[in-house]
Amino acid sequence: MAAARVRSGGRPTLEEVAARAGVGRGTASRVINGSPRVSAQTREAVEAAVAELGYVPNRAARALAGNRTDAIALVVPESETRFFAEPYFSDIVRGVGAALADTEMQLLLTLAGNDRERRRLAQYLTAHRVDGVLLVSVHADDPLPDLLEQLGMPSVISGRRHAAETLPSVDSDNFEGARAAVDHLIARGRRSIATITGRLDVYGAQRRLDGYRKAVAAAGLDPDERLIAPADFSEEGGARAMRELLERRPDVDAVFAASDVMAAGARQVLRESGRRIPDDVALVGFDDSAVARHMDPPLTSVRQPIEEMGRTMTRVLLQEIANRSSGDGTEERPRIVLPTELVVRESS
Amino acid sequence: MAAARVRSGGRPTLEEVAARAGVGRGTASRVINGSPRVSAQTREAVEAAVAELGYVPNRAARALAGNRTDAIALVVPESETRFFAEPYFSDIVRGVGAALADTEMQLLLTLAGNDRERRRLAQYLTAHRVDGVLLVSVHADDPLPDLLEQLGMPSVISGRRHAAETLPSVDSDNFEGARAAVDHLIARGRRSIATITGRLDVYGAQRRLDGYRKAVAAAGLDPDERLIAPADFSEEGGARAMRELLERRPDVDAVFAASDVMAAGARQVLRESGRRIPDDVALVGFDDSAVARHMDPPLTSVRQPIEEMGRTMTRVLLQEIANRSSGDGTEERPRIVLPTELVVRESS
DNA sequence: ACAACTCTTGGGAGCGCTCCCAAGCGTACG
DNA sequence: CGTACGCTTGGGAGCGCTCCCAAGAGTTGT
Repeated sequence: MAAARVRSGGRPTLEEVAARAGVGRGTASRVINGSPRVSAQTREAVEAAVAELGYVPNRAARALAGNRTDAIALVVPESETRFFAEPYFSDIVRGVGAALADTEMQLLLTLAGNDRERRRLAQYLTAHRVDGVLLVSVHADDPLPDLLEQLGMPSVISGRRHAAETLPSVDSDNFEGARAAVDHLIARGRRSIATITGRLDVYGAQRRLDGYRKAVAAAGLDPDERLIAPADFSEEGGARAMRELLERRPDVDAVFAASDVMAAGARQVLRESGRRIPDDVALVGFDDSAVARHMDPPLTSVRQPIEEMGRTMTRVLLQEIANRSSGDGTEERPRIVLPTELVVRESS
Repeated sequence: MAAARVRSGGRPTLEEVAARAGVGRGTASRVINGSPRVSAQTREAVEAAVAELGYVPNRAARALAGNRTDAIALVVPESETRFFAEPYFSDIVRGVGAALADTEMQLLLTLAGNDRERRRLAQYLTAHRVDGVLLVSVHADDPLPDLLEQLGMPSVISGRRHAAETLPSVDSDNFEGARAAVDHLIARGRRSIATITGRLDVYGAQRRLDGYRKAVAAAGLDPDERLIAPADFSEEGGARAMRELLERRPDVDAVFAASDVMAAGARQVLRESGRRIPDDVALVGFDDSAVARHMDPPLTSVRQPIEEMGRTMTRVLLQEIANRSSGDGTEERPRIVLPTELVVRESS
């Protein structure tokens, strides 16, 4: 009746490890979870048993009993095809992966493009199927961040939605990056410096424009609004903006595009207008993507530390999760800004 | 004593749904899992309760009780930086995401670069923390696929390790793609057509070379081995190979590079040697990446249906998982080959 | 009218783990 | 020498769900 249940196949359980080590289940659990309240001798015995049996804890059981999942989600707005075109995504993932490498945390990838997927996502979160969320490339009007905040779900956002971002955030220094780019053009002797902006409802795009303005003003150049052409981060948008600029100010001698892709569009138009780069018009982009390296001429661009951002976001998130569970009420929301770097190539 | 336990906060459980619907836990479970053995009336009642309570099943509990995880892993060899540089990864992910959209399956992203991570990975699998695995960009000598096969873990591999791939696989038609590229060069009147290959221990690279050879032979051209330069998929390797080619056969009038990145390296060398593209030497790449579109001149390239591959891999995997659990012993290993497409631009 | 079936249904028995309480032991202190 | 505490330890009580068995209700056939 009370015969020991002998499990022949299958994965070993905590119970079996405990039996093998000659201790109780609770003690084995303590060792495996690194509790200090275990004698050295017992610890060794359990560790030996774990090694011999090749024990690996059952995640589902852990999650169920411990009311946590040991998993975080990376939420990617799939609709952002632009976003995907860059190595951005890969770099972020690499950074996240690196930061997670020493952890037991799993990385869940969630594409939230259409409404259908967003609904699923909301359910994930509602059901607490992850311990935290990394939000990447979120637009200002996205309801998700607020939803997460309401739910009290630890989250970190890449970039910001606006100046008063309430979520913990990790951003690159768009302002300084843009300023450095324009300063560089000024140092090269350019005087009529135009800019092609991204969608200005994206905070980063706004900041790049601010940086441009600041640099222009600081140099005492003419802050002609006709030198500012709004676009949408697309190649076609960049081309269109460049055409407008040439029409309004044919004397333009430098262009700072708020993305490499837009710069590529601008380059095309400049070429067609018979202008040489950089001889007639210097061109600088933003992102330092593959497009920049392979452009002809190679494009000077502002590099963002994407992988570093991924790593930092993850670290911040893990910290948030730890705070949350330890009931640490310190309500400081980290807002980290990472420096950018100007990579000078032949286009300027 | 037997007072109903009233749970005020927290997420609703199956038990609560059942109570609300006035049925038993088992019945509620049946409805939620779509069992047909429930009366229409009961089903409605339960569904109403689910809606009212906003019930979402607890994944961990499900996994624990059902001995499955409803999650699949996408295993990416992080060391493949080349791989990451392309939009390849993004496209695969998008395809996988699309195929998973109608499913309850979660996508786990696993970077398996160094040994440390591979060990973790082996543990994941050992502990059956996923229902299936998608392997992407695997080298011939990677031990992982065999390990998975031994463990009986449903898996699908992108590409193949060799001609006798044993795992279910989804590949693009490298052979036909290469042949089409070379045929196109021949149709353009080129006679001395060289090729720059990828690492030939990668099956796909070998197949592209085969396709090249086939096309050259079919056209009755001189199959001079000196027109074949091995490289390693890198830009620098492409440049080196191009130098060799020019040295051995200065009369070369076309080059088929087995990747866009290598083509970029070749282009550089061709330019430096004073040759014009395509006037003196036509150039064709493979992958149809961003590099191809932004090269000067824009590069003719062979497009692989990457997103489609991701979608197909996922479908195949889901099927494998279903077969496995239904005990369906049909041991046919799907091997799918998707067609490529030649995108003609100005370089040829 | 009764036996034999079929269709539904309820709920017990776990899944493997964490949490936590109480018990066992050893030691320091009055 | 007795009592109080601190450190370890064992194991019960769930976590929420699926599986499955047995019971109840309704049908059909003879």
